[in-house]
Amino acid sequence: MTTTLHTNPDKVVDLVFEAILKKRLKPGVKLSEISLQEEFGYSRAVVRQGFDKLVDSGVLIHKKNQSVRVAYPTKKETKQIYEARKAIENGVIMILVEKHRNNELDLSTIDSLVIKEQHLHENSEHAKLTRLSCDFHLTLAELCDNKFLVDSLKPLIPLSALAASVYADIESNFCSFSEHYELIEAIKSNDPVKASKAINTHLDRCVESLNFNSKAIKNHSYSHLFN
Amino acid sequence: MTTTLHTNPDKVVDLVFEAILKKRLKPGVKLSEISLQEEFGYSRAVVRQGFDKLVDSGVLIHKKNQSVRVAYPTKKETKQIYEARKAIENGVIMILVEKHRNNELDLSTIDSLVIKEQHLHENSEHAKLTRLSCDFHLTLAELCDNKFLVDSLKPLIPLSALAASVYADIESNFCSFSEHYELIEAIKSNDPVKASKAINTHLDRCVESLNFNSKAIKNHSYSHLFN
DNA sequence: TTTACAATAATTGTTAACAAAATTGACGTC
DNA sequence: GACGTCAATTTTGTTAACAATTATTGTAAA
Repeated sequence: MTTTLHTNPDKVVDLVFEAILKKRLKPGVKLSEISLQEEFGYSRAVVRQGFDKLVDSGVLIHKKNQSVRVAYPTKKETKQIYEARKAIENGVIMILVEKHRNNELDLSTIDSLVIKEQHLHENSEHAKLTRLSCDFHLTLAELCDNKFLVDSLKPLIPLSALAASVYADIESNFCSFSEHYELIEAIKSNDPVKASKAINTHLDRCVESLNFNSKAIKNHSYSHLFN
Repeated sequence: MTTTLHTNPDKVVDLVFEAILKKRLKPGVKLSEISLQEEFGYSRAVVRQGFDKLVDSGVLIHKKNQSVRVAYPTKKETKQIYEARKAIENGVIMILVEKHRNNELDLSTIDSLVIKEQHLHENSEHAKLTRLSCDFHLTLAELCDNKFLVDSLKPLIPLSALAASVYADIESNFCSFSEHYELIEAIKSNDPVKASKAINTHLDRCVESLNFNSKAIKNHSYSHLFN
């Protein structure tokens, strides 16, 4: 294997996204440019570019002359995040129902994804389950074949995960797989009203399951947090 | 007035956005880092950061080792842009109806905006009208008090303007002010179904008014295009 | 006149160095 | 022992220089 130099800021973005979804990066944690430079092959400029993108999407917070920090969503922001998700994902579901009605939709990938979720649920592998449920929502958006919609939703997923890190008491059935199943069934029934209700109640329940009497988060180190 | 140094990449973003909305920057036009550096007080690094953001949002296109270009939306992309807008703006309208029903919504700014549109329409000042109609849609989003929704919609507005530059035969009533008026009335009637239909038909008509038997765009110079 | 190729110029990509600010830790005082 | 001050260190902000690539211009041959 060649020692490929990393020159793509998007790789930094993906790395941070993945670390957040896997709960290795917690809200409030500091990330210095140099640390990523040293741990991986990235130059400082590339790390900066990646951080800039993450700051733009709200996943990282940047105050002048200070290290960036992983966002720590407030109660208000958490509700805004899910409000925005409801708007976007409602649109996603409407498009998918329309596509399914016209026989233009291949649901095989999402079907197998839900089956995987069920397996993880039965074996109570909660960590992997939360990771996969994020994929579920993003995969639905990708099925629309609309990069603008996907780009709109993308940053909201890690933000949701961060909100869960702060406010979820228990990781289990925070984002219920059975509701995912019902959502797919609604799409298959070609019923836009039913499908719209399914996504709305699902996202509402995600917020309702949160406990906003927050607790502090302690872990502020970040070596070996990735990968 | 002090000769303030410009160190904020967001100013570059705003500058390009504004130039596109005012139709001074046309699709396909090249933008070199040095030109903006020299015409304004920006350092090259700051220009680069601004360009990176614009590339992320799809407003600029960047091929390696080449100058960035203003996006030239294809027919497919144009439809995607409006599809995404329908999703997001439907959410916006639903939130506003709910807010209005609870007497939590101040529509005075948007009311006066529509009145301004009517004046420009009567005086047939088409250029200023298209500029203002963009503000209309963004202002609605801002009334939701949800930065994530606003950030999702923001890049889609200049992209819509670029699509209009490419495919609109006549600038006039491309984004009809009377439909804006009807939309506000729908919100005031506290009727979500009516409001949803209003925004959907409005955005659908924007696309329908376009002519996808495209023509070439010639102007590729950009001195004095801004401001 | 047109085409192909070579030389030049202009622009972007990348790295490094320095300046400015914030964080950390030690020291002394209360 | 707790608190605050000051110096040392670390980290970020900014600029500049160089390398690599592309675009342009000019020349010559078909």
